[in-house]
Amino acid sequence: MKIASWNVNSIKQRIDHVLRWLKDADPDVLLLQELKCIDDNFPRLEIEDAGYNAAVHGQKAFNGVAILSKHPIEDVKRGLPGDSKDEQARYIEATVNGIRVASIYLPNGNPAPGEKFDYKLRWMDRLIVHARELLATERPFVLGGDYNVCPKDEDVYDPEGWAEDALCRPESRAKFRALQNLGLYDAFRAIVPSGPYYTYWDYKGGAWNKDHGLRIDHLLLSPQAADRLVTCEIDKRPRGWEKASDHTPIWCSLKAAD
DNA sequence: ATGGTTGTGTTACAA
Repeated sequence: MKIASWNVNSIKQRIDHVLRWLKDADPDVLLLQELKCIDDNFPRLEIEDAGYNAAVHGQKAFNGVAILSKHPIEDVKRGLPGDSKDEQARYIEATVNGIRVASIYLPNGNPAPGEKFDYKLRWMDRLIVHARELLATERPFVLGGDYNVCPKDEDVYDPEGWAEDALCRPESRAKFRALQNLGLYDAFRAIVPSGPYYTYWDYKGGAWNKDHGLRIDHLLLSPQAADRLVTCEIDKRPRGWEKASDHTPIWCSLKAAD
């Protein structure tokens, strides 16, 4: 079971890349972020023609998340619990093949400090509460997406330059650790324990060509999912394609349950 | 080069 995540920065602009990558990488599940469209404008037919079902939680112009799956998508929940007034489309969760999966677009939080940073930290608190509830089920699950958190200095090309940014600030890293400390496993670091590996390169300043990147897209696994982890990779190729998203896909594979 | 890019949806804001 291959589960992937990709912030596509507008599904309308990136549909050809998504179809190309689905064909090439053949994941069972692809978690998408930053659709930047309402549900009605999601390119459902193209996705279905490629052999995937889709559960979408869209929003006009910004945010938007989706779960694509070759297998049936069951028990879909849209929105992160914990704040009925939060209308930003940043979370969708469903069951696929007996595994609970979530597509997460965590708030960027810049400029920090400020209102947006406060929203990010509150959103992370809600995610921690919800992850605790999911862990209590003792079932396999994968929380994948653009966390907008760079966990350690080794995950950013210029730690000093980024120290004050919302993606790298100690408050963001502390919340991310608190999430992991509940007992979640960073699939990538379970396979590749250290070293600089990135999932995002800014459009500005030729960051891609200079390899000025950050590791901010993550697949966090419950213990029951981690038991089944076989491998995890960042596929850098799509970042080099013409008219690329600023993020590239990350994927893991889980073996069948014992 | 006192900046840089991309996207949405109007010409400002988010990332």
